[in-house]
Amino acid sequence: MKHLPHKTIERLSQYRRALLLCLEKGKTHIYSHEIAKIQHITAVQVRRDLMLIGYTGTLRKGYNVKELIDLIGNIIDSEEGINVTIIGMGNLGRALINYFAGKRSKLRIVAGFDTNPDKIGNTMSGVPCHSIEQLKEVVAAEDIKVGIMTVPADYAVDTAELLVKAGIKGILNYTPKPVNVPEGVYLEEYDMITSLEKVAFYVKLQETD
Amino acid sequence: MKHLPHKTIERLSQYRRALLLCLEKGKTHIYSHEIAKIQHITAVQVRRDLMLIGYTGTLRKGYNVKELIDLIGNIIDSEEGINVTIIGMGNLGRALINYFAGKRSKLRIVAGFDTNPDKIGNTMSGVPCHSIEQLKEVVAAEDIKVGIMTVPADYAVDTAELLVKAGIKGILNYTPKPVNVPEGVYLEEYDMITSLEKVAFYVKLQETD
DNA sequence: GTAAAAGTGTTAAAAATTTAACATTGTTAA
DNA sequence: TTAACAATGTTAAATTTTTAACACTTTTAC
Repeated sequence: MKHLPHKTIERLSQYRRALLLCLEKGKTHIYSHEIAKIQHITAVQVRRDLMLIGYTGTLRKGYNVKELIDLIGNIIDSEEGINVTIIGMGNLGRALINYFAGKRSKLRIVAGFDTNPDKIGNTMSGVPCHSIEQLKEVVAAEDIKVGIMTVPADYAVDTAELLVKAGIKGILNYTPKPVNVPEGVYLEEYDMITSLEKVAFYVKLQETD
Repeated sequence: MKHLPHKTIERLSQYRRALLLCLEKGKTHIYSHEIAKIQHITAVQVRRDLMLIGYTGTLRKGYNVKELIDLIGNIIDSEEGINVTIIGMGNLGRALINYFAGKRSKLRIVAGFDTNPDKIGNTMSGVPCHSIEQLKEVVAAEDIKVGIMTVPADYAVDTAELLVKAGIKGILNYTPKPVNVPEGVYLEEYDMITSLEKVAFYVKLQETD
């Protein structure tokens, strides 16, 4: 398979999540327009994405939920799984851990880090909290590839640097401060304020129409 | 001004955040390539966005930080400001409140809601926590326009419905479960699992190159 | 048993977004 | 004072992403 569009990757992850819920409900097949409705997109787009990954459904029956879940897994998961760490065990860090607990077998949050001595040494929802001093050792020992940053904004830049030095290959930055990473490290940034401002903007726009 | 591209709106919010930091540092002017570097985009894109909002910098001097901040504010903020509520005062809800505290004068988190009796009646970082039963009354009384959903996934659909019935005009859904809203309500959904899966995917991809 | 309906899969067109190209103009330096 | 430089502003091209169009096939209804 050639490379999939950026947006398709995101949607595949979302399709899988929707499919897992369907599976729980005992649904064995699903139509493109059903997936589309859940995700607020069009059925064409769903079919096109599935075409891109080479999955073919059954005419008039739709797609086999289980098969499709497995196929998406083959594409986006890595076979051995990936170990993840959370830097910053504040509210957001803990929210992520709870959110995640046992959700994806191929993505394991295996360690957390903080600077607060009261937290260090404890375990939160099954995730041990280490001192940030230990970052490099733990990352190496646990073969951690991805780091999620949930530290206060003022520590963002330094934390990113530490992560890179520790050998992390991907960073998900939830602080409101953009950071820089060298070539070879994948960086994804998300800022909650921007999302909220966007919602507020479109609400305002709707009112003034 | 005609309508701005979706993506430009997002970037304007981000530019402003970067500019506010520059202002704090005492910087009065900034070049397009400096903004670009911070946001990991190209200078052309910055200039193009600013062109779209009709801002014109000084040749060889760059853009006036303060002016630009104000102009972006005129565009994305609403004059009177918008009141916001958070539904679900768990870790994520509290993280957002702290994150936000006093950051944007035009976006005010004026109320939180929960079902847990231990939380109801308390104030967290200056935000009072009400019972979800009171949603409609409080939304009306406080003129709340936007709701942020940080409830457990199982309550997502019901919560969205409550918000819509209460007269909310925009929803930011942080639960992993997509919800539906009627015409006239702006919906933005963000799923942290998808972001993490995306990072993991590109890390895997880089390794197998 | 045949026509209509309801799906899928795919190619082509359209729309949105990003990037390139370049004209323009203050500023600096010889 | 004039040439080189370094920035902006804008039009045009390229790329990415979405949507439309439609051929095809199984099922359903009569």
